[in-house]
Amino acid sequence: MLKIHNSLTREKQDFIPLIPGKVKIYVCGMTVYDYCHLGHARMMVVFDMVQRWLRASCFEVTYVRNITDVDDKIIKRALENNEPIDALTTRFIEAMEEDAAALGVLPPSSEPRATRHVEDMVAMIRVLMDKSLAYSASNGDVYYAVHRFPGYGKLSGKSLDDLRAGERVVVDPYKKDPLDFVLWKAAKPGEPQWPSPWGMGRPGWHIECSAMSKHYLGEQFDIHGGGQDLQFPHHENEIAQSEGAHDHAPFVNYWMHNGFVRINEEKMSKSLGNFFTVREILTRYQPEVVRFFILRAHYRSPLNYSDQHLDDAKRALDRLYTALKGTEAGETSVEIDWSGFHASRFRDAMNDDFNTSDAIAVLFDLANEANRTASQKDLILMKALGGVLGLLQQDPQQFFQSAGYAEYSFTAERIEQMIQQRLIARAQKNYGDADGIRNELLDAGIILEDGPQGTAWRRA
RNA sequence: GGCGGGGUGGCAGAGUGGUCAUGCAGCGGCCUGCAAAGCCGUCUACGCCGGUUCGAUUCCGACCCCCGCCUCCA
Repeated sequence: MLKIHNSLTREKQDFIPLIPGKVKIYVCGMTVYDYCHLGHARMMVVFDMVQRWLRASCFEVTYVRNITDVDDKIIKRALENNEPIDALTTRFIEAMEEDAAALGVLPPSSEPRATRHVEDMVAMIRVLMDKSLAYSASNGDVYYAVHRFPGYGKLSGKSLDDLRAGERVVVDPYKKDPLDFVLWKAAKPGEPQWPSPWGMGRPGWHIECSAMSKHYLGEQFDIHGGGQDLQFPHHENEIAQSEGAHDHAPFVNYWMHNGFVRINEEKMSKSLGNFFTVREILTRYQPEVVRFFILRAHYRSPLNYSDQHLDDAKRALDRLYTALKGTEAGETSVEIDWSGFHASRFRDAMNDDFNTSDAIAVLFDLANEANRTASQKDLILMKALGGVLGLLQQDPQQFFQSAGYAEYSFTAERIEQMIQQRLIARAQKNYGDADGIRNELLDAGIILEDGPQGTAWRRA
């Protein structure tokens, strides 16, 4: 039985889908005005792992991950770049798809863009107006009247009083209550705009997720995910919008929030400027190393980034691929027998709120056992279980001989030549020359391994 | 200030009321021309102080420290 830590109740709960055998998930994706950083990568990899595990558990999954392609920062960036908004967002959507694919993130069932669903948003705002949960101000903006929605704050554990006490922002004079948030912004010259009953304008940020989740998943669905920083106010506001507008509640049964990536004990974020983009990291590390690094920690824990930690992840992953080397596990894909010792441990770990850390430990146990007993069965299982996490699917040789997108100091051809030279030296028991070649390659980060089938090489 | 999450061995990172996490690194051995990989063995733990208990890193309380949210942010 799958258990999920629900941010709403702050406890692990048995997962019971609304419709037996089916799961509907909505995850807040990216605002596309810049490249993905490692924090976005974590969100994408974590929820990819979630959808993969649900599929492996025989659920029929509908997974929606939205794209925010209209927002203040996009408009600002387009202006700075002197670039049409559409060109900017298209460019970064393409970049995101590339990064996601590199990291082994499977495409969601749908990836709706906010700009394609403005009508849905307008319709929902209209319902909120009809129910007196929203009001239009004299400046043409439409706001959500937070105090009209009972239970506002239930997701983030805040009360309206607490929030008012902690105010530290300049209050928008058009709001009736400082905590009210904008549903619709009146058009400003030169900005993207759509028609609405309140005049030309564009949607506020929060309404897109309420409107699109309804469009694709209905008024109620199973899991809603996103980064921890979205819990408040974004997800809180989504609840207010959706449950306010809908005839049914709750809007979402299980809320999942992934932890942050940190640098030097500090949150990695665009506003702090301390972020690493995925593509930057991929020039130095293989994408699978990054994916492994992310999945090695539990999704709710903070994940501290440093090159040292990625090096560590690389060496750990080396161990698994080393076990896989020279076996036929590479070509086989099999049905997993979940009743076995290792497979059931793996399954229990994953069912315990997606404990990938524990699940990965099972892979290492399998590697150890296979190394000891030369058991092909263990390796086939290890690879199959790895596949459930989107890991270990490369050919081992390819894994060992590629090194991210970095420039190679030696080409594969050159390395093979040097290995041949060294073989000749060794055959003549000229170990001085042989070791010279080994060391020359070692300085370039290339490790030679003499085995019964000859000499293999890999990049460190 | 309010709310929330943490402090585990050299590093990373799970977990548990009383035998093992796991990985990397270290040390000793086997193997190897030498290495690498692998195998075997091995050393470093559960922030601090009390309490409950036959027994607590794990439960309870106080304290110290860190982080996040309360403003755009995955």
